[in-house]
Amino acid sequence: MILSKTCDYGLRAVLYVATCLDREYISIGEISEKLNISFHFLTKILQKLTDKNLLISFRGPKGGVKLTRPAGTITLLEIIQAIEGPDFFDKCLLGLEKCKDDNQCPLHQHWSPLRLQLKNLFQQNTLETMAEMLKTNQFRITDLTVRF
Amino acid sequence: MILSKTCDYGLRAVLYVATCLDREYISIGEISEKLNISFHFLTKILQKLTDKNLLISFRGPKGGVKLTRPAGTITLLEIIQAIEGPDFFDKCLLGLEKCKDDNQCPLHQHWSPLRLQLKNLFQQNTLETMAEMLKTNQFRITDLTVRF
DNA sequence: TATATATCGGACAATATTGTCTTAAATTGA
DNA sequence: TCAATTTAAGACAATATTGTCCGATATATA
Ligand code: FES
Ligand code: FES
Repeated sequence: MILSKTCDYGLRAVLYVATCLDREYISIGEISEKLNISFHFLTKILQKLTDKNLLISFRGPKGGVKLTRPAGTITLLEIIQAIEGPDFFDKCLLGLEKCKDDNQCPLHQHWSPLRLQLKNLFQQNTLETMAEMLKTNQFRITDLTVRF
Repeated sequence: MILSKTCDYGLRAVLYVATCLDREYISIGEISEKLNISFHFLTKILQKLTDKNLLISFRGPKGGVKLTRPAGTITLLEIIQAIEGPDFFDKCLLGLEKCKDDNQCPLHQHWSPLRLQLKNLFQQNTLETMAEMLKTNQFRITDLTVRF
C-alpha cells in the first residue's frame, strides 16, 4: 500500500540483522531463508543499502552484511529513503507535481500533516527499538511461523 | 506513494465531474483533455467506476458520465476502495499477511492508528466538499495551469 | 435513414517492478 | 595452493501497471 515490495523486503532484512547484534556478519542466504525472501532479489536490495552506506558487506565464508552504525542510531526513515528516494514523503496524494502549501490540491491540507506524522514515525523509531520488540518474541517480521 | 496512478486519475476525474453539477453528462474526452490524462486509459478507469455503480454512463452525442448519487453522499473512500479494493486500508506496512492486533509486526501499533486516520480522512470528505474547494479556484486538480 | 459522437470491450504494446540465473571476485580454511 | 563459501554485477525473464488502438454499440440530430 505505502511501501514497495523492495522496501518491505529491505526493512525486514535490516530489522533481522539488527536482532543479531551479538554476531558478526550475517549472510544474505540466512536472511532470505529466515524471512522467506528470494535470495538473489534480496541480494540486490541489500547491495543498494550497502552502496548507501547503511550496511557493510563482506565476501567469502563468514561473510555477509552488518550494520554500518549502532542500531540505535539508524532510523527506519533512513532505510526507506535509501530505497524509495529522499523525496518519498513530499509527494502529492493525487500524484500532482511539486506539492507545496502555495500550490495545493484539495487534499493537501489533510494529507500534508498526516504525511508528516508518518515520516516522524519512521524517524523516531530506530532499528534498535524495533529489534528490542522483536526479541520479546511478541512480534513478527515474516509470514512464516518462525520466531527469534 | 500511497495511491496507484489509476486511483489518482480516477479520483481527479470524479472530482472534475463533481465540479460540473449544473451540467448533465460530462464526456470522458473533455475530462481527459482538461486533466491531461490519456483518454483511453481514463475510459477504462471510469468504466470500472461505472461498473461499481459510482458513475452512470451514457453513449452518443451528449453522452459521457455523471455521478450516480448527489456529490454530498459520495465519499473519497468509496472511489478509492472501488479502484484499490475494499481491504486497501487493512494492510500491513511491511507487506505481511493478515495484519491483525494479535499478530503484529513491530510497526503495527504505530501504523494501525495512522492508517485509520487516513481512512477516516477519505471517509469524511465527500466529492461535494472537494468540489466546493475547487470552485474557489484556490486549489488544483491538474498539473496544467487551468482553473475552473 | 444517415452521419456524427460517445462509451464499451477487448486486444495489444510499453514500461516498471519483481524475480531468476550465471559468472566473477573476494575470503576462509584445509 | 585448492576447494568451498559468499557477495558483486549484470543479463535475462516473469509479472504487474500503465498506456494505445480498433471495431462494435448506442444515441442525438439533421
Ligand atoms: S498538492 Fe496534493 S497533497 Fe500537496
Ligand atoms: S502486522 Fe504489520 S502493520 Fe499490522
